[in-house]
Amino acid sequence: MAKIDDVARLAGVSKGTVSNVFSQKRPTSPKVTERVLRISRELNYVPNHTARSLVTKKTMAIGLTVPHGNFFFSTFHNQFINGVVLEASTYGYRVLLDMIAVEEVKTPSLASYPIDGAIVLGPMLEDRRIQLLHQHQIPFVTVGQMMNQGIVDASTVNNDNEKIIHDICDYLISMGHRNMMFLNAGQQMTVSMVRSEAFIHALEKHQIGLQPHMIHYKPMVDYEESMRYGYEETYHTLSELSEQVTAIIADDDRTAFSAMHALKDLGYRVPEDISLFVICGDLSMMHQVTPSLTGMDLQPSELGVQAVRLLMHKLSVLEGEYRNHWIVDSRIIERDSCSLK
Amino acid sequence: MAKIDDVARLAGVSKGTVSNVFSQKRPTSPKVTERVLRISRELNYVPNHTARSLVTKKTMAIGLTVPHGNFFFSTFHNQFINGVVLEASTYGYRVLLDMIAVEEVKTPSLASYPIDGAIVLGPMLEDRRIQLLHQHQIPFVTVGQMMNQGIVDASTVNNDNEKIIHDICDYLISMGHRNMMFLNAGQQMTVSMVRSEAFIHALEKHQIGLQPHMIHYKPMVDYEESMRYGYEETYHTLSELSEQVTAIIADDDRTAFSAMHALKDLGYRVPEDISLFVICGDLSMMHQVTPSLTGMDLQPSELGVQAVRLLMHKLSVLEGEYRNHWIVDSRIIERDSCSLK
DNA sequence: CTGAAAGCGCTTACAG
DNA sequence: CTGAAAGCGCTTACAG
Repeated sequence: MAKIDDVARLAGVSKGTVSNVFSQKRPTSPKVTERVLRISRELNYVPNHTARSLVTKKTMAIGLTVPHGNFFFSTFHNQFINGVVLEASTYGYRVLLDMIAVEEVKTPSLASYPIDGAIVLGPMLEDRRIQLLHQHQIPFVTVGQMMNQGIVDASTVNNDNEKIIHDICDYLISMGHRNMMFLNAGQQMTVSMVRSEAFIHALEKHQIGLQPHMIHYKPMVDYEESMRYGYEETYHTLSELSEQVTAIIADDDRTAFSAMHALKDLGYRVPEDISLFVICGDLSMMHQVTPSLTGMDLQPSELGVQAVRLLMHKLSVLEGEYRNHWIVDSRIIERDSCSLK
Repeated sequence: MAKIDDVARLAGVSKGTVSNVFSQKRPTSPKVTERVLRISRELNYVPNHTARSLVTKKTMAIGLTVPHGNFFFSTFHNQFINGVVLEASTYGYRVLLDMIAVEEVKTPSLASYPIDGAIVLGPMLEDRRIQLLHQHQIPFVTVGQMMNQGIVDASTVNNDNEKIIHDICDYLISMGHRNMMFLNAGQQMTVSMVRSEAFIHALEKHQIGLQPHMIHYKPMVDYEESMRYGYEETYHTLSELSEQVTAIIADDDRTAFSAMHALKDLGYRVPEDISLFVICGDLSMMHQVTPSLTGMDLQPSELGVQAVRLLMHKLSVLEGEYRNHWIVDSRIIERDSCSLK
C-alpha cells in the first residue's frame, strides 16, 4: 500500500501538505489539493488509520459491550444496536462489538482497548466491564438501570422502569386483575430489581398482597433454556396453584411466546382467560402474532441514539450542555392480549 | 496513562524487555518478568494497542459488514453474529460492526480501515463493499450466495441453497402440494436468484408449471414495510386468485408470521387449509408459536464460526489446508405447520 | 498556504 | 536472556 511519503514525493509537496489535504485541518490551495488527490487515486492511497490514531490519540471507535455469558440478542437488542451504529456513524465513529465480558487482565498479552469510549448495555451488580472501563479511564455510558457501585458519576440512558411497572399495573388492575404473575428478567440484571420493587409498590398502592408465585426471575442460562423460561414458569406455577392467575407480565417477547405456549397446553385462552402483557418486545412482531400482543414501547433504537449522543458529549465531540442521565419515554401499545377480567 | 518508558525506567530494564514481558514473543527471566508486572500493575500500565498495531501491522480486528439500507437484524443475523464474535474472540480478534455500506471514498478525510480482514454478509450484485475491500486489499470472506463478479477467487461460506429449495419442494410435493407460493427474499440479494431458479427447477422436476403468482420478492424498504411483506403478498395474491394455493414457503420467520396473519384474516387455517414452511427463522421462536412452524435449520451460528475460521486461514492465523468454499449443512425440522394436502 | 523536524508508543532486527 | 537504536506512518507545533 502506498504511504504518505510516496504521495508527497510524486506530488512534489511535503508530507504535511498531503496530510492537510486529507484531514482538512488546514487549508490547501486548489491546485495542490487537486494534484495530491489525483496522485493518491493513482496510487490507491488512503491515510493509514492506525498511524493517525497514534498521534491524534483517537481511534474513532466506540465499544459496545453486552452482558457476558452465553448471550443472544433479542429483538430489543437488535434495534438498540441499530440506533447505536447509525448514530455513531453520524459522528464518524465505528462500533466495536464485545459480547463476552471484557476479560480479566489475566494474560499479560492484553493490550489497551482501541476505543475512545464505550456503551455498556445492561449493567449488572459487580460489573467487571464497568470496573475495567473505569480503571482504564475510558469514558462510558451505561444503558439500563445503574445501581450505585462506587462509581458515582456514571452517565446513563434508561427508561423509567418504576413508571413502566406502575403504568402496567395500573392498566391491568383497572381492568380488574388482582392476581398477576410477573415473569421478570434475570436476577443478576439490575433492572429486574427495580422492576420487582416497583411491582410490589404498585400492588401495595392498590392494596393487593404480594404472593410468592407472583414474581419469577429468568435463570441465567443458555439460549435454549432461556427460551423455555416462560413456558416452565407458567406451566408449573399455574398447574400447582389453586387460585386463578388472571394476568401475566412477560419480560420480553420470547418469554411471552413461550408463556402463551404453556397457556395453550393448559387449556387457557388469551385474553379471555388470562391477559398477557409484554414489557420489552418487538412491536412489529407482536403485532403479527395471534392474538396480537399488548405491550410497552421502550423505544430501544432511541435508547441507542441517546446513549451515543451522551457519549459524544463526554468525548467532547458534541458541544454544549448535556444531562448525565437521560430518560427515554415509554408508552403502552394496546393490542389484543389484555382484556377485562 | 503510563507508557512503556515509565515502566522500563522504574523496573530498571529496557523498553524491549518490557515489551517482551507483555508480548511473550521472547522469553524473559522470572525475576525480571515479575518486577515488570508488579510495576505495571502499580502504574496501571497496559500496552497501547494502537502503537503496537502500527508496527505489527495488525489491528486484531475484523470487520463485519451487513447490507446497507435501513436494515434491521433478523434472528438469523443474531445467531450468525454470535457465532462470529465468539469464534473471533478465540483467536484474540475483535469485531467491528459496519451496518451501513462502506462509504464511497467521497470525502477525502476517509482513512484506511482499521481491520485485518472482513466478513461480508449477504453479498449483492455490484456490491460496493466488496469492491472497496478488494481495492484496499483487505482479505475477506463472503457469507451467502456469491455470484461471479470479476472477483474470481472470493472465499465464501454458504448453505447449499439449491439443495435447500429442492428439499423443501420435494417435502411439500410429497405431501400432495402442487400450487405453492414462494415468498422469496429481496431481488437484490444474490441468494434470492439462486433460490428462485432452484424453485423453478424443482417444479419442473415434478412436472408442475410455474405460474406468475408463485414467486414474490421482498421489496427493499424500511423495517415496518418489510414486516408487512408477508401479509400484503399473501392477502392480495390469495384473495385475487381463483385457484387454491395450498402451501406457502416464507423466506424468514417474520415473513411467516405476517403471512399467517393474512391467512387468518382470510379465514384459512394452518396447516389444515394451507401449509407454511419457513426457510430461515429462529428455531426456538418457531417452536413457541401456535401452530409451531416447520422449517429449515440453516445453522446461522455455524455459518459465522466457519466464516471466521476461513478468514483466519486467509490471515495465516490458522495453519494448514483449507477450502476456499465451505458449505454448512441444513436440514428440515418438522413441526406442525405443514400437512398433507 | 507550505515545509522541515520532532514525536506519538510501541516492536524488532542486531549485537552481545 | 537483555539492551540500544531504528522505524512503523502519520500529525503537529514552529517557522516562514
